[in-house]
Amino acid sequence: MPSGQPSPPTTGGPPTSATANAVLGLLSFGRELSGYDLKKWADHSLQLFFWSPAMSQIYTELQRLESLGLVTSRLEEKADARPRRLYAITDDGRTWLSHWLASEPVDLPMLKNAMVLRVWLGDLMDPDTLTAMVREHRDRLQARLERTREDRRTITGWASMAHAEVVIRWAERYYAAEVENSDLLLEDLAALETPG
Amino acid sequence: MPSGQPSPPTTGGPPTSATANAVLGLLSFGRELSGYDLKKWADHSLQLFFWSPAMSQIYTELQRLESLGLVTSRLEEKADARPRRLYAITDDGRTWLSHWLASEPVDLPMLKNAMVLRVWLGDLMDPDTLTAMVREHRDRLQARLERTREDRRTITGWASMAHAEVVIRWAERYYAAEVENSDLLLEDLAALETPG
DNA sequence: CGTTGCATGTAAGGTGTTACATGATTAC
DNA sequence: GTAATCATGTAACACCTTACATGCAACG
Repeated sequence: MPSGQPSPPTTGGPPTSATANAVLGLLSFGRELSGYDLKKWADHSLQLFFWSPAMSQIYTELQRLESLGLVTSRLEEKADARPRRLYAITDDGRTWLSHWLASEPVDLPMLKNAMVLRVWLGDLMDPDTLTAMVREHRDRLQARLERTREDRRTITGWASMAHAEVVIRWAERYYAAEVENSDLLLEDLAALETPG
Repeated sequence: MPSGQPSPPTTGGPPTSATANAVLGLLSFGRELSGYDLKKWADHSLQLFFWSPAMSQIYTELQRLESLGLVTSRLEEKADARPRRLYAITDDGRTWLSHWLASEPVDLPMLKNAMVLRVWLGDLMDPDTLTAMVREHRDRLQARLERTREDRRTITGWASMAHAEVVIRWAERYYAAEVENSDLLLEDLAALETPG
């Protein structure tokens, strides 16, 4: 069989990766942002349901997106501040993103939970150490839940943030469920210790 | 300042990566398994809370683990069947894994949810397309929940699977919560459409 | 003046995927 | 017989992180 299309060529064509589209998505809300801004934003929004790319990757991604014409950049001109490079989405970028969102099949969520991995291998661990780890984990989830609630308060009612608000409500429920599930996990672990 | 330790050297030392330890963990239940077996197993256990590595990575990982002495392999000798290479964990492997589990800090769970990403960028999408995607996603979560329930029935009561059972119970609650959360997400999306 | 935060990048290397190559066995 | 599944691996490449390099601005 002749080779035909070497499948989505990736190189050359617009970005395949969800990360590139996530960065483009951050810019799609319409504001001009620096790489640094983008990272902070990502930590408070994307992080909740995706993950937050490293600074260096954001810069790399931005350069790639610019070379494809999906974003543009300019140097901010302010006399008293040091220069920053600000990025904005282009019409092409918006069109591309819109198309990608509707056409690309939605992957099942990918979850990498190192805590549950430990429980799964619990036979190899000291029960008290394991329990202490799960408790700490639970508390960190709780902290994240509270931070998410605060974030919601800050964005509630913002114009053109309707979908973002729906997502943050989703995230609140998600993390609340995680905390509850951790509590039940702790109960199950305790039950393992007390035979009968 | 002199460089000092170049931080965890990674190269040379035993595996840092959670993946290597997950594969080692699959073998820690004590059975001899082929790369192929491992993949199937991973799809029904690890997949629930971690993710399932590609076949090729499993083979690569096994070779690496063997070169470190954490697993051993032998060719299965059966006259009527084609040969398979079977892997087993070594005492060193068990010791290493045990140590890693207790000493390594537990990362926060990493979640990459392409569906929620789409909702987040919902302003760029046609509402009906978005809703249809969320519904399909919900149904796939439901299907996974049901498969998880079946898997639980098959392992319930198995010897030396106590922790695995705790984890599968966790996974059932997790996916049930995900389905419920998707339903609420659909309601929120519907509310966006009907102003007032 | 020293530390912290802002700000932008490069280099090297590990992690993980897809595509390719190959072939035996089993079920229809 | 032919399609699906079992079975093992290599090669190329995309993806992403860490470490490094650099320097300004603001605060105490």
